[in-house]
Amino acid sequence: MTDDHRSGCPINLSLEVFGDKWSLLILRDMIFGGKRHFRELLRSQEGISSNILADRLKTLVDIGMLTKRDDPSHKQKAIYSLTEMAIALVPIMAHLGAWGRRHLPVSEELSIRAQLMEEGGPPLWERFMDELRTEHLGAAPAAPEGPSVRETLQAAYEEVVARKAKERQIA
Amino acid sequence: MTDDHRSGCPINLSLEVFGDKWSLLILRDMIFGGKRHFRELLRSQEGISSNILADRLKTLVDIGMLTKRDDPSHKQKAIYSLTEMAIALVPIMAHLGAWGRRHLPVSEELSIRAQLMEEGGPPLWERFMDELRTEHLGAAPAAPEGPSVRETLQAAYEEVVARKAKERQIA
DNA sequence: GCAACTGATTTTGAAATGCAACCAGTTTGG
DNA sequence: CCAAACTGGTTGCATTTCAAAATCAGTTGC
Repeated sequence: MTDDHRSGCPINLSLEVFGDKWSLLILRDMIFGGKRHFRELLRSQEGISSNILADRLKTLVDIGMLTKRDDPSHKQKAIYSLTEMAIALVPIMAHLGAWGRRHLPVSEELSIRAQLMEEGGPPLWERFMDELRTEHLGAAPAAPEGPSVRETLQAAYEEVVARKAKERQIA
Repeated sequence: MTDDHRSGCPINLSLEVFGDKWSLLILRDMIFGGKRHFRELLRSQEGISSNILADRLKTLVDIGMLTKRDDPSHKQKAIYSLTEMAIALVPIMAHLGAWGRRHLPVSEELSIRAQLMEEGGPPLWERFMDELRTEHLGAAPAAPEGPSVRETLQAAYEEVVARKAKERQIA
């Protein structure tokens, strides 16, 4: 059932995993947004509906991209964690962001993260992946030099939002 | 109509372009298979059907990933060409292939290309992209040093196929 | 004990997909 | 010169998948 694939081509198999309009966005929100709970993920920019989210989360867990465990603080709350397989998507996300930023009508505030990821290049991606391993896999934290990559990206995002709000005020 | 997007996030916009199970496979066959005609693309590993292919080709042309022109040698033949936007996907293809090869049940013969792309790294990708620009955009050919990247990948693929055939014969 | 919150499921309709047959013009082989 | 094969598709229809809204039952805080 699960191994009923159209072909053994790596690109095809990758598409069978996230060749839809939502799976990668969920992973994006977990990676860049630090979201871990159903309700957090439900508040995506793009407005995913709850049935789709539930379905995709289940599929991603089945595939091995995510793990799910109970939140000790709430008997009905689940915490989703990235697996190494999902963390390994960071370079792909970075390239996708760079490509989209160059060729598609992106908005400034939502593409500042992509810009910083592009400028940071593989070294930044590696640092980010290490942080995600610490956060999601319980790996030993590397030497914490300054703010985390996610914090840096988030701060840049908020700065753009603030600047654009001020510009609107003046105009 | 065309600019009715869910959000201005570069990753989301990228998914709106090829967040389906076929678009990227068509581009894969054009990039790595050198396919330029409808009937060639119809013979994909995964068995795309003609209506889907026609629809995706039209969409990809509309988006600006492909251009279409008449084949002078045959009045009913159309030639599809990659645009720079599509050629710029080569690094993403390489990463996708590398990721799939590491985390999914790929077949050996269909992943040898991905392996070579991974080993070659960005320098090989750049050479490949230059070759594609020459082939599809009419760019001036760079100094042709030895066989093209696509030929090299194709030869490696055929070698694996031949080896596996021999192994089956012995076994 | 009640409102708000949890991760879903159900229902219903729309859209995408898959399959096979078909088409009209074009080229090719004998 | 004619039939067969080839060209890029189109059409109709059944099936599958996707998506939005409403709903749900258990949990928690107050």
